[in-house]
Amino acid sequence: MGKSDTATPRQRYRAQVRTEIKEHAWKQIAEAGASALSLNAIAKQMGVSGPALYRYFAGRDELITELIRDAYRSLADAVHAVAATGADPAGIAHVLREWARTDPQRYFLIYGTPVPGYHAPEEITGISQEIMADLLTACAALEPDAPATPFADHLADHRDWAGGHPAPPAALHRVLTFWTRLHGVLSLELAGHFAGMGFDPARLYEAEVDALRAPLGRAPGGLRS
Amino acid sequence: MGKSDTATPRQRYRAQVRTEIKEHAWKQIAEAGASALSLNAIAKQMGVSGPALYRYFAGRDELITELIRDAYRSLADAVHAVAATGADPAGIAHVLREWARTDPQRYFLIYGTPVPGYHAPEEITGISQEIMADLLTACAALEPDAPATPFADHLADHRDWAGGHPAPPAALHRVLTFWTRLHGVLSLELAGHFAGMGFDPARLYEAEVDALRAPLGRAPGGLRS
DNA sequence: CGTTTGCGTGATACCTTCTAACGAAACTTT
DNA sequence: AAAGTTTCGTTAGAAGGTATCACGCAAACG
Repeated sequence: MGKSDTATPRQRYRAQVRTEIKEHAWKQIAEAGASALSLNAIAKQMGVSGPALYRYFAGRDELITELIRDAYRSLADAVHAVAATGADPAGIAHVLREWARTDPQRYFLIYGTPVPGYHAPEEITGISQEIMADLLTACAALEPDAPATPFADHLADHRDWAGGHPAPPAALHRVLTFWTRLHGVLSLELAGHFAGMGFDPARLYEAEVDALRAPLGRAPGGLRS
Repeated sequence: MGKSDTATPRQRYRAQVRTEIKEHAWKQIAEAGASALSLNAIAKQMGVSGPALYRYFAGRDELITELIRDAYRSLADAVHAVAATGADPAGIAHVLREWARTDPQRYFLIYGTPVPGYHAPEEITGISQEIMADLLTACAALEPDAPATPFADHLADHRDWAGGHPAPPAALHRVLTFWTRLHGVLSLELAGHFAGMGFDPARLYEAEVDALRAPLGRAPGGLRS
């Protein structure tokens, strides 16, 4: 299956060990977070000596970078799978929550506390734009002639990040709002900030998904003017 | 001034060294994040031996816990200072953003990636409720007779976290939305996820603050029914 | 079947947190 | 003021982490 047939035995072995290392890494991350990831512990679990892993990853940082890349890839695939069925933003939102709750630490690897000085490789920003493209398509289809908000006007002049996607400014605004609002609920929920509060986070998430169906500007019945 | 006069010299000295340690800790956190905080490095900067710090903090965890507590305290004070002037939620939102941008790592210490297994001490949940109380008062005053949303009905049965505050269910919903939406924009901005995108994060934040003025339910002009 | 390539090892250097034992300084009590 | 007690800072060391190095050996290749 795939290109593993054409590769040399050395390459096949190398790839297999690399994925095995990453599997153990994910297990550690899920249990104790990314900060507790230890090459030494992985080596011990695999029954090999510590320095052996340096044949496969230049160091802890490269391993984590690879894990981040895989996490982005997984999220992009999950989003694209549902977007390809013609799902609306609400459908994507539910897939996003499922994906995040499957492995909270994987979500935090992408959207969690950044390490000062770390810069994502070019490849990752590419995957990020894949996700944006699916979101833009879904949001543009939802309400083709939504009224342009003041912020949407600002976005009309700063739409480089959309990568040439033909979505109208209102859709750009909606995508960013989709992203920030759902991330707001999700990250606080996964971080346990709602823990002792009693209410059901799923309903708050649902309320925000519902709100995203409404037009984004100041609502007509709103306060002041 | 204060109680430092009544304390014994030993207690005064101890408190002074503790705050000095914490100042160096904040400097390190601001520069390299909480994960890079090193007791040894602090000791070196203070011109003192490593284990000396253990006279003042039981360990790295206790120091970080104390920093988290101070961060919460600082945020609660900032919010309360502006809330006491009768500011509306938008005013609090601006103070929140100022506070967060002053020291992003301090914000992430509170709302960033959680360490699995860590549980916040009782005192911190108390400070958290102080903030909630100010938010509830501001939101309840904004729109006293806002229509109750489905989620607000759910909150009416789960309002323990409000700590007996007399705010109506619609205000409870508004407070949670205030929290999650602003955190969504802020955390992504501070984490640098908007970095190469070109638009102005302040305007997105402002757009969300504006949206919080509108009623929370499905807007009348919304899609589907 | 020889050569080459690459893998895993132990030794080593340098970090980290944290404990233990000791000497000195400072505060308290007599 | 002198003696006693508490507390502080030190050095030494254990345990564990990242990462580099030289070495031996086995597997792949020609």
